[in-house]
Amino acid sequence: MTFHLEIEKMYACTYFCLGVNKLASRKDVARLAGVSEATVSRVFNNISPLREQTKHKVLQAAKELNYHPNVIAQNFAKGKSNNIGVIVPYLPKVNLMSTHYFSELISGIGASLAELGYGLLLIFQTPNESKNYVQLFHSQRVDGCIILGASHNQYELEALDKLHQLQLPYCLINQTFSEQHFHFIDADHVDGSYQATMSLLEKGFQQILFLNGPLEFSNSLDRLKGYKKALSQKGIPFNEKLIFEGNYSRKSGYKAADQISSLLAKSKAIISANDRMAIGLMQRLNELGFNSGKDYAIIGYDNSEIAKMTTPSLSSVNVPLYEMGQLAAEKVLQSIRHNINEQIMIKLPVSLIERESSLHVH
Amino acid sequence: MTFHLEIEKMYACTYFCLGVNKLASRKDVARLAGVSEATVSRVFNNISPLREQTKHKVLQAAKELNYHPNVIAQNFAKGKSNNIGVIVPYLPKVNLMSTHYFSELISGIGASLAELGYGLLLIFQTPNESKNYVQLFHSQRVDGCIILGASHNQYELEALDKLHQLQLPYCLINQTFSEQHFHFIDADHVDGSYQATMSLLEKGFQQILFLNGPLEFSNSLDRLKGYKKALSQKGIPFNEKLIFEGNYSRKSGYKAADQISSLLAKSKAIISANDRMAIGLMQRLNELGFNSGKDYAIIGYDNSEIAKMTTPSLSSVNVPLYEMGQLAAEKVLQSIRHNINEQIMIKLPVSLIERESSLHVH
DNA sequence: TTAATTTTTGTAAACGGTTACATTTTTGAT
DNA sequence: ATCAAAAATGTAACCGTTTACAAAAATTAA
Repeated sequence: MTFHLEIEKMYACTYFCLGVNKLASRKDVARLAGVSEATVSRVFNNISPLREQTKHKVLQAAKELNYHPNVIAQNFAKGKSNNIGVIVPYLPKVNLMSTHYFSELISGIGASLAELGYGLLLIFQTPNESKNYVQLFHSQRVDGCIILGASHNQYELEALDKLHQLQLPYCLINQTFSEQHFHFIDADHVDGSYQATMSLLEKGFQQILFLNGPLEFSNSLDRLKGYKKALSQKGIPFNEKLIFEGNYSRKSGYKAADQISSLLAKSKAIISANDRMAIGLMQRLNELGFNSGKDYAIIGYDNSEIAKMTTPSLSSVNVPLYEMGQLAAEKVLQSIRHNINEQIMIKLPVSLIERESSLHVH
Repeated sequence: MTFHLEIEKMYACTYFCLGVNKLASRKDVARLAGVSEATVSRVFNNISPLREQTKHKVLQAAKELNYHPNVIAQNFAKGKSNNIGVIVPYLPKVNLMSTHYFSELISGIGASLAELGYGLLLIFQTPNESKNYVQLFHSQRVDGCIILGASHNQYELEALDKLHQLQLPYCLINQTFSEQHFHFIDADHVDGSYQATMSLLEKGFQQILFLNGPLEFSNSLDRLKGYKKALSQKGIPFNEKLIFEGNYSRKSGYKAADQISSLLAKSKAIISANDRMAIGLMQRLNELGFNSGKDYAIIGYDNSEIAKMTTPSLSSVNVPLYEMGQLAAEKVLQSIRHNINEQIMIKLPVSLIERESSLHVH
């Protein structure tokens, strides 16, 4: 008994001394524990029939050798990478990623993945370049993927179409290709801008200026739809001249201000398709002598951190980005684990958060 | 010849028809191309001596079978995961550090990794929990790692120490453990707050209020050091009573305002250890009747996006986060690829960006 | 005690590449 | 034409798991 223990220790020591750079493998554990390699495997995978004694022996040996199963080998044997790819658009030095938007989404995705032991492989993709999502799967780099910030162009469409044809587990976030049938999680942006518009209309504003984003994003189209819906519901005719387009950057809002300011005499309410443009707009309007929350009402979109930080604070439409990320991950994992392929097509509700910028005007 | 081609096509077709779910392996390509498996490997790895003709045959076959090397198998054979782990602190629903901060760093890291074909595995870590970075390596999940937002506690120290002892390739960003010798990339925060303080002193302000972050972050200590350095250089005695502490959140800045406002009669200049606290502070002070950029000067830190978005715009110390991320990744990859282990210990320069909040006061 | 079960453990074949070494083919010099 | 050297290709061991199947051990029932 004592002797046996001594041998074990000697073995462990020898091993440690000789193989400084080499990690202990399952084989070593098996030898030290005096069982077969399969048994070690069983212990670590908790596969049913196992004598308590054997289990203990193995775990003891594993501990002594500081053994950790080699994840690569495991994945290889199982033919799964155990990773989910998250594709984010990337342009060097232009920070698409830096918005509130991506951080929230990725946190949500990360939370769901971690729960089920999946890794999150962050993949930066240069926009407007030929894409090949399928290859990610073929090379088994990922078992599924989540695509953020897809835009509506030919390359994207083709790449997505292949992905879909082959029934690979994927999900888009925040981009709907209306004519297609891709899997997506989105927020109800029609309703978001409907709520914003309605809230202003009900405060008595008759003409509402709308600074939208580029129409290549389905989001922008949705927001326009909501805006129109509210108008028509109140019996107010749609006026093309009240619509402006930026590119979701602060600067584009700043630039739009000059045009917009000339209409502020008549229209004292503005909706912006995101917070950053709203802020640029407010800054320039301020320079031109118009004070938000006083001379005009304004509502942003996204409810990003900055909305609370402006003076006056900015009313905004809250989008449940974190939850969208979570949900996307859950859905993708579901279709991987249960090997099903049902259509993912979800729109989460949004809500208007009113702050000073739209509350006390007139 | 023609016959041979036909057979190839039949084979490809048969393969395709029978093995819908099965991907082509190297073996299949070898068979179709009529060469050995090793040769296929050579073609794909571009290993030197190869007849052009053979190469072509193989590539042709690969194309026909839509073959892509299995990355997991490759990694397994090489004993490398080909991934770098990026560890970010994570608390559900609480945004620990500004998103700006992480996005910039991660973009920088991603750019460097992508260049050398490494994957970025994003790993969320609950703070104040026992950590085991070494296991990431033992299980071969990553070949190296970069740790963001480490804090100065027992668990962290122990985990980092093991990592360092075993000479595993890692790098900390933005946290220096002065008494240790860990690998790190940081920005020169002593100089950053020195610059900020100096700029205010030279404008004639005598008493400068300082809203710092928690001292468990080396950053905060550094900033205090820079502040003191500037004072002593100007022969002004350090006054404990001018120092306040927040936790880097907007709210903590907001809260600090009440205390700070009572000193604003005498001291008309404030330095905040980050932009968010500066903004909270400005908001509350504004409510109390003090206007930044007019009644008092204020300088933030980080030069985040928001600094440009406030009114008046916020002076701030710019930190080259993107470059820090890039550099950290480069250094870690270097030590992996060349199997060296030299000390990483770099501080990048920062610079004060002056805006309205500190320019035209008195 | 023995046979039939059931439980536990061992054996060995995949998984899809890499790579050292052996072998064959080509090339060039004589 | 012959042979040596160089270039191209083939052979087979190995990486560390999983897992179907076989075998052994323990348990139960007769």
